[in-house]
Amino acid sequence: MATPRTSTREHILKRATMLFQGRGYNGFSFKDISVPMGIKNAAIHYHFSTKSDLCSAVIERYRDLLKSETSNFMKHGGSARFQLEAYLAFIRHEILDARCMCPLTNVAVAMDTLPDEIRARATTLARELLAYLTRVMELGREQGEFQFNCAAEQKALSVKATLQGAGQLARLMGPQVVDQVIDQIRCDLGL
Amino acid sequence: MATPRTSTREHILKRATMLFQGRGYNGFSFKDISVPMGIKNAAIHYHFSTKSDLCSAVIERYRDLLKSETSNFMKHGGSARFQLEAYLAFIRHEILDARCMCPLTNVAVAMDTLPDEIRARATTLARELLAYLTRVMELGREQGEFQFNCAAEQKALSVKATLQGAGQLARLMGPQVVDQVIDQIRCDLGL
DNA sequence: TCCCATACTGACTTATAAGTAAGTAACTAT
DNA sequence: ATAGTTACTTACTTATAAGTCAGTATGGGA
Repeated sequence: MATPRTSTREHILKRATMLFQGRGYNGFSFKDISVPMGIKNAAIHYHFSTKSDLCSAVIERYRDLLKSETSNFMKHGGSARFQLEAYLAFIRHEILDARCMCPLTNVAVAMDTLPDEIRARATTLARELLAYLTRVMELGREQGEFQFNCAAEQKALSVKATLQGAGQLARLMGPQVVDQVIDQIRCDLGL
Repeated sequence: MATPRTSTREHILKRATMLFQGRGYNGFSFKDISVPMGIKNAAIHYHFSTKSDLCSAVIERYRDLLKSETSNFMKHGGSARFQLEAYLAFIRHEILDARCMCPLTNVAVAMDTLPDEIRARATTLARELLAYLTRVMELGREQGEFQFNCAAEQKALSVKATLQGAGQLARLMGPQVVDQVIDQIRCDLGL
């Protein structure tokens, strides 16, 4: 054994991501990671000292992913419409292909049962994500692409809330819900 | 002991409702009900044979509550606007005062870890709730109160999704989110 | 007054959870 | 060659979960 694979840590993170975003913090155990990987629970503890640490890493990863993608879009001068569509496509893929929810959803529903660190990291992610979407909304309105007559922050909040709800309703009522709701978001922006 | 109180069952259901809607199926245990009530876990099992039964009862109650309220509104000939406001007020109260989510949210996030019965009951609730909101949207458009140019079903889906997301974002970003999002829903209906 | 159903308690079982500590195989640098 | 670091395994502990079952106190009806 111990053919030292630097990828074990990455594999653990990948599985933890699927489980955390797919079932929530209280909906999976270390076994759900270790058994399919053919390793022992203690191996997970070697890489991540606690479950809180592991899930914090999952949230940080999601944050990094979004950060790099969104800064890419902004650097390359994507229009607001383009940036919105990129985010919508990302969420659509998460829901339909990965069968995952945004970590914010899973943190929010189990809020009162979670370690402080997780709550703190999720709050940071929420602020950043909303700040980004707010900028996209502002930009879109300035450019004359989007139409809405309230604060950009409020519109961003509403879009984000709608997408989170879409993931949940899709699980109960079928995948077609996602495209219907996304279409409605466009529609409500005058697209 | 055994001062036979027919209300024990109701007390259990009330606490289970708070816990299930507040933390999700995997976020509470029988202890969270029995200890504050000063009873034993076995007392819960006397009234509800399994956790699945207990949570099914919680969902059924929620369904009954909505059913009676909505049929009241329709009987008393409430306008679509009035019916929408009643539902918005109900959700607002659940989020801000009871700190609860719609059962659909909690079922959806933990979907893969739940007993079939719970999933089935939640699916039924989802269909009924969406059917009701769809009728309200249709009525509102016919009466000239609401403005939107897509299928009423799609609009209802979008409203419901948005409200579910609002409850989650409120936990992460503060209670003011709820009124902002609700306001945006009105706005997107031309109100 | 005895009986029986109701509404529990007490004591238990079985399963599973997160986490820990000591030991070990393999690679790495000296 | 060997000492140290990395990446684990084995075996364990402690806590908590849902669920079971035999027993018991209480009140109502024949």
